[in-house]
Amino acid sequence: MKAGKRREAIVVAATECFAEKGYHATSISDIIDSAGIARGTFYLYFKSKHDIFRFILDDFIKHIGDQIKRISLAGRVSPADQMRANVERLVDAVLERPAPAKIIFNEAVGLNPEIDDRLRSFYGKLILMIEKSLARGITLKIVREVDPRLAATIIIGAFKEVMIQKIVFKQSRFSRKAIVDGLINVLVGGLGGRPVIGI
Amino acid sequence: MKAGKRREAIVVAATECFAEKGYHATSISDIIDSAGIARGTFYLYFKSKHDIFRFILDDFIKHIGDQIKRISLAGRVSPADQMRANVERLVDAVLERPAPAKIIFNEAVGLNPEIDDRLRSFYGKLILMIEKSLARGITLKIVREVDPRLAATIIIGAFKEVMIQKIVFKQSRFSRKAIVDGLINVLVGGLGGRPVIGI
Amino acid sequence: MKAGKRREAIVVAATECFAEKGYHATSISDIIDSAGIARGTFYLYFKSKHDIFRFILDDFIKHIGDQIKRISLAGRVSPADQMRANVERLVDAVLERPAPAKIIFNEAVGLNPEIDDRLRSFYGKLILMIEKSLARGITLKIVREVDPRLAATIIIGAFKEVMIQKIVFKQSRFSRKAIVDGLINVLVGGLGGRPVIGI
Amino acid sequence: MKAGKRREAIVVAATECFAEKGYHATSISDIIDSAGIARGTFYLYFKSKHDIFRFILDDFIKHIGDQIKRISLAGRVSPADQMRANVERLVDAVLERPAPAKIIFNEAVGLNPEIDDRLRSFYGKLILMIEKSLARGITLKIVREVDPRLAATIIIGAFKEVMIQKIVFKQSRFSRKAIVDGLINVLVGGLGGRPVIGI
DNA sequence: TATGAATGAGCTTTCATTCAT
DNA sequence: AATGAATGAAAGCTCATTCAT
Repeated sequence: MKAGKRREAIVVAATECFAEKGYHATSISDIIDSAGIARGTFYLYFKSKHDIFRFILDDFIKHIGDQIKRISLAGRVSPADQMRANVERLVDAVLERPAPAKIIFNEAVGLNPEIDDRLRSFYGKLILMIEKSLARGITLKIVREVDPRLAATIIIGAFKEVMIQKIVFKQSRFSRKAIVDGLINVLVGGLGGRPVIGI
Repeated sequence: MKAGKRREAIVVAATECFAEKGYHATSISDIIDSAGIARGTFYLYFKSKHDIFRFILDDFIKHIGDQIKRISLAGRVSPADQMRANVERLVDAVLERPAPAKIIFNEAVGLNPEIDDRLRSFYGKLILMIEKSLARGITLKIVREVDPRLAATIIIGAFKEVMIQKIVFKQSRFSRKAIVDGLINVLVGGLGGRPVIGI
Repeated sequence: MKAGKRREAIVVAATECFAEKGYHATSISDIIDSAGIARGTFYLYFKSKHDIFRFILDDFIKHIGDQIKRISLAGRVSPADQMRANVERLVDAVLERPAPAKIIFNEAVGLNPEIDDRLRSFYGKLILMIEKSLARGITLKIVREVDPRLAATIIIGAFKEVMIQKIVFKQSRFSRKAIVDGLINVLVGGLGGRPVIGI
Repeated sequence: MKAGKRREAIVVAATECFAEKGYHATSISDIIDSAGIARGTFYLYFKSKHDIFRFILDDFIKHIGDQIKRISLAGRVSPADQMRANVERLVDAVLERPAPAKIIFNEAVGLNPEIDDRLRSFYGKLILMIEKSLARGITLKIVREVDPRLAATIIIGAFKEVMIQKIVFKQSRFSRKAIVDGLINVLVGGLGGRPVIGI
């Protein structure tokens, strides 16, 4: 088998295992059984269990990051449409690769300082991006006056939880369109009726 | 030492350890060292590492659940104020016991099927409560027409993420008041300016 | 079993194994089988295979070092008799504990930098001791004019090899007395007849 | 590349590795990297790691053995000069090929029964040769009355240790001449002054 | 002759749990 | 109720060797 293919096969098998059982409960035996290779072969491609986990994480983090395009005020596409496109791409990225998404959303903290740092930095960057975007929106009066960091945190949290419900708990009611619409509707328009009184 | 006190001391020690290092990185040795007891003594009070983890989880879940009061339309307190009071109690409950909160928010899934189920059911119940509340609100026209389950999921996600940023990453900008105001502001009022154009 | 006794038993078993098969060929399984304990018990007393090996080494090195008494010119025992007593004590120390002696003489270099250093420093100190003793002897005209370091090296080598032949290859002809007499005879008196012509 | 040359190159690379890191710490990877060949190629020339080690050992043992010429009483060269020539050739043989010498002097016993036997037999033969030579010398009254086997052991030990100090620990004070003179001086003449009293 | 991906037995070490005291 | 020495299953990882190309 070609080396690239085999490596890919190991990654697929490992991703499946990690998604299903979590990092700790997944043993090298699980991965190699799932990939149909010998013990030593695994270590030909990855130098440790952490190594492959980190690889899967980094790979998916990069993929997710690539979906987010900076919103431009110059073009002929409205900022709202650009934002919707961002959300759509993100949702699609997660739905297309639910296994690594499951890993990244579930295996939060406590695995290992290095991986914790990676996740922390990933979410940190994401929040910062949104924070800046919101701050810009506030200046332009297209976003209400709120603490942009807090709002960014809320957005991330909302997105994460909705995706977890979808891919981990198989919440079938959440179709792609329902998710995108719901997230934008609630986060942009708010839950309050007219006039806002309470829940 | 009275049996109840000793048990309590073990729980406190274990909670501290789990919060600091996570479930897997915490060994029985860590717990008994921290509690100042002998190895065997631990097993007099809890039948396994999972057992005490589950206890801590259940205890905190119950505590959190107790904070949420059903919103009454009959009394003289407005629904909005009742909702705000709910949010305040929840934020306080987390801030007062950051250690178990850290555990519940971080050590999400993958530890063990039984614990996963517990968490799933906890969040499930929480979401259901909010979902029903929202559905009622929609009927009463004080909440906009949205998928109540999706909106409930968004609310939970937003709350979780904000609290994680606060207690895990020590985001000091998020004061109690800022958190409560921010959550209500964004989720009730939405981020959109007037008129809503986009971010 | 008392902790001290158990530790001692493990040391005895391990020493036996190391002496018989060498460091690398001895597995933890060999040691615990020989000691009649469980795998985990070994790690209760020593933190690694290296740890116990180092312990055995250090212990024996200390024991050997203790046998050598500085030769005094003041007392009523002649320097020659003091030297003979030193040699006797050394030979006895080795014969009484052939297993660790075997380890120290055979498992020379290449195990691990730390252990190499220990051995190097042990032999270094030994050679230095003898070197100084010889230098003193030369000043006092009771030792011939030779490079004291080279002579010390020769003495050590001779001693080591004789002991190896005795304990490793079971050269039964080398009795305690024969060894002591032989070493002193050859090294002090030389092999040359009268007059020295050659071999 | 010609087969003989390639084999030779592998031997050179392996000798270097073994000398530097010892048998166990040297992996097949080390050897093939150093020789610049592929994994499988190694096994075309040697059937195992032991095999090449044994080859290096045997080769050097033979080389060393070739340096020793039987001392003749008939010729016009004195026995003493013949002996000195033997020592000189031995020292030169070691100094010219320090790497295999390092291997043979350091990696004593415990690698593998077969290799142990080889070394044992090498030293055994060497000792026997010297033993016979000494016995003859004793009969001829040119060597003092000593146990010839013990004396031979002492000679070998002295030689080994001096060479180890020279090539392993780089004892620069030991020049070729110093080594030869020192060994002969001490072993033939003894360390004792005139009259012999002690150290 | 040459390659290097693949193999798998076997290693050291960890740690939740037990149980005799 | 309390102790802590003892247990042993199971983990991650290494590396000499094989074999299809």
